Amino acid sequence: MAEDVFKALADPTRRHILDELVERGGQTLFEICARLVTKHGLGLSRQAISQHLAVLESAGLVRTRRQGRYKFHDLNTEPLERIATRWLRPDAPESTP
Amino acid sequence: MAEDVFKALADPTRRHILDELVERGGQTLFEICARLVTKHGLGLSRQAISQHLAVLESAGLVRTRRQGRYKFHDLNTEPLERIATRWLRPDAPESTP
DNA sequence: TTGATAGGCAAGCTTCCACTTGCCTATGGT
DNA sequence: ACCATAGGCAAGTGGAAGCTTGCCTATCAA
Repeated sequence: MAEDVFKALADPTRRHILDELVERGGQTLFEICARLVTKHGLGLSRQAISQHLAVLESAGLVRTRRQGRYKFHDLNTEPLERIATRWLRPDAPESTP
Repeated sequence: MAEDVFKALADPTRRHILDELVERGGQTLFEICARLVTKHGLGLSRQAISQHLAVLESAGLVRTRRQGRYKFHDLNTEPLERIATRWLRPDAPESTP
């Protein structure tokens, strides 16, 4: 849903996660936690990041794949490619609520 | 500044306001209120819309001009043109001014 | 001047969101 | 088997966001 994409992008922590995944795909939850601390100075709990990842995944911005006890996260830019052009083309046949 | 753009776009009512301003620029607050009711079925108070417009304006998405007792609102798409390309690859088929 | 229109300011309420805490399951190494 | 690692579930909390209500100012027409 495009609705969820906007809400997912509203939080600065989630945008930092996307920045991290764009720089290096296929990271686990613990890797993302560690990199958010060292590179962005964000000292959040593991659960907080996990919940943020759940929001990003349900918005379609993050794809996950399980492998053993690891869960790898990858960025999916496909939902991003439409949302910004919604108000940029006045003559586009837009009908999304 | 870009932080405020994401937060401004997070609310569905504000996105409907942008839809309205893209369709017809230079509307007053009362016009926007009326059109949100008749076209989108949103029954909100005048103050609610006014506060939404303030958020959009402080995010740079709406420009206002006073004329007598009227205050006209216009869309400014300039902040939108960068936010979506933030996580897109450099080879994305997007116009980069 | 009077009254109607267009808009603003501020307090209060309610719901939602981000975050934490504690406990749980599952996988893998030794 | 044991234990550390990787992750999930659920309840609880603080604060921000959205909306309303009431009152106020400013502009224009009669």
